[in-house]
Amino acid sequence: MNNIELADLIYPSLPHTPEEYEAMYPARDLPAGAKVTRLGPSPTGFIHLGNLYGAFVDERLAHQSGGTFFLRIEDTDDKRFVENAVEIIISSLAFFGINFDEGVTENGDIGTYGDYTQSHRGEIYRTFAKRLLEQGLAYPCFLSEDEISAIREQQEAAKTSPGIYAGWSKYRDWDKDPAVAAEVESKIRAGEPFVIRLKSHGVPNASAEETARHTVIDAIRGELSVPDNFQDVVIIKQTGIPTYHFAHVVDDHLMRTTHVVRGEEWLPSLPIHIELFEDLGWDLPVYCHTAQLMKIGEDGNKRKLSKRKDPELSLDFYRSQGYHPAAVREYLLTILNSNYEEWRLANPDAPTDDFDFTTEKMSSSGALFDLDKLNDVSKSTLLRIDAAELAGWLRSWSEEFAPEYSYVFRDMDHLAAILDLGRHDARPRADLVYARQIMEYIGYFFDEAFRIEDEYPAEAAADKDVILRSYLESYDHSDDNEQWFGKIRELAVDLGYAAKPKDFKKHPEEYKGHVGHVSTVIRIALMGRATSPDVWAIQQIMGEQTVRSRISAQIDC
RNA sequence: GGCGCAUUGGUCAAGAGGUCAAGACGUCGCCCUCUCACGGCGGAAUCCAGGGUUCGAUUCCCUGAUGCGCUACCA
Repeated sequence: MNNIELADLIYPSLPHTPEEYEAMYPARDLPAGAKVTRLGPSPTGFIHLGNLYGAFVDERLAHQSGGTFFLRIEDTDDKRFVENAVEIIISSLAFFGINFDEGVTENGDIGTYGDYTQSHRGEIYRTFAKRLLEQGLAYPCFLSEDEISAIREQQEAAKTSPGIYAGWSKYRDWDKDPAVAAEVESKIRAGEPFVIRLKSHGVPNASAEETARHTVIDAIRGELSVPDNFQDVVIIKQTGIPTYHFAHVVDDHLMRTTHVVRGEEWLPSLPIHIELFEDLGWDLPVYCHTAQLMKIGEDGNKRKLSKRKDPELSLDFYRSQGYHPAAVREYLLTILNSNYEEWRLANPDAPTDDFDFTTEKMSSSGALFDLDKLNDVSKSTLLRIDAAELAGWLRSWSEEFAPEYSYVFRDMDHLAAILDLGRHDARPRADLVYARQIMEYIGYFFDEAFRIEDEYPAEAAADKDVILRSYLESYDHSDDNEQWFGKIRELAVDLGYAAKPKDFKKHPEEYKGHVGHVSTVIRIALMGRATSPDVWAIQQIMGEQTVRSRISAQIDC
């Protein structure tokens, strides 16, 4: 039995040849420099900030260059499949503005380079595995789990590299020993399970000097010196499904991906991929190995974002807290490209897509997620969103995540006016951060949420009723801001308070307090809080009736 | 254990063999001010360690430390 016969025995009938697949998926007709990128999530139904981070890189690279960005579902791990996962992935990404040109959608595949779901591509993988078998570049391996762990123990005892490679699986050189060849043949005919392994041409356990190396240019990290692979990695599992390594190489070649963006955890397996591309006679894509997003763990150390331990870093966290997608996008861009903030400062109103994103400006060390920074970015991002639009967005957020706030949305014009408070001043207020915070922040406008939260200031507490009563008497809703505050000042002076805080600071013994203490009494009666935006502006939005009733309610006698 | 990647203030970071080592967030103080926010000004705070190379190294090289990752028929 020779290689060809073995390959035929394993895969007797396949509908197409490798050459036919090459012809079916020809080089893409795209303008020069156009990049083709892809996102290949596993359908676990869970997508976190780190995934989004990578997805932005893919998206920007493709769309900035007039290329194509497609979605491929990498479901080669049958144990991890979650129902509806694909829908969740697509909708989560779409929510944050990540849209695909091609690949899997809710309504089937789009594009001519599919199928875009790996579990549907079995014949394709088998076709190329067969080619490798024919060329003696792969072999069927019948080692059982027990045998493999026995090998591992031996290797550990001998302090040599673990794994299956030259010298460890007798099936590797089946054709050198007629007995093994016969065994292989009969086992295949008997239908015994086996995997297909790459027959690596690398030299096992070579010294550093002897190890052949490949120079690869990583678009983020620059020149990489990659050692030769020598591991006979599994390319087709017992189930007939390919491993990530093989699926990556076959798919990204056939789908004509030009740039492979993936996490740095893939760096160690790059040698395998290089060998596979070489064996199949294909060109390497441009690799972009991104740094991992980290967070501070309970032990105070940096660690990679984890799906299990960091549910607050799942995209759902941001959605349920009500972070605006534009803010998350803006934040991610600031950590993705070190010159983004600078650009944003110079172009405060430009659409984010105008920014010239480059992989060279990406950091190769992992960044710590920084909620303070997100909040800061969010404030200025929200400032750029029209109040009516913001109100609508808040309503849909509330419907999905916080129906208890439905009272906020009874009058959308009223809400827009509230949100716009102080936003168009020469120095606009930046109070709004995320939906939950906004609900709390504007709560006092609504009787459902209004309550007295703060203490009346000690300096004026004794005069509270007097102040409120006189305020009510002199109140004229049609006063402008200046007239209104003039009256407060008058009232303060009449009662023995300084007209200006500075006067009080200079001669505290001469006054009970200053005008600020008096206005705080009014502020608390109206808003329940000692701090708020401009009282006059708030009153104009609240309406005279509410103003009068709230003040009256706070007069005890 | 082996291998890979990384290492500039609390965080994100720019940076070049000679710089007063940018900037942003946070923090502290002051100013503006009826409170808060905004804004302005200012402060504290950084080149992981040790060896080389060099007139000079945070920058180049080596070693180590630390962190992260990989070492699956997971991705």
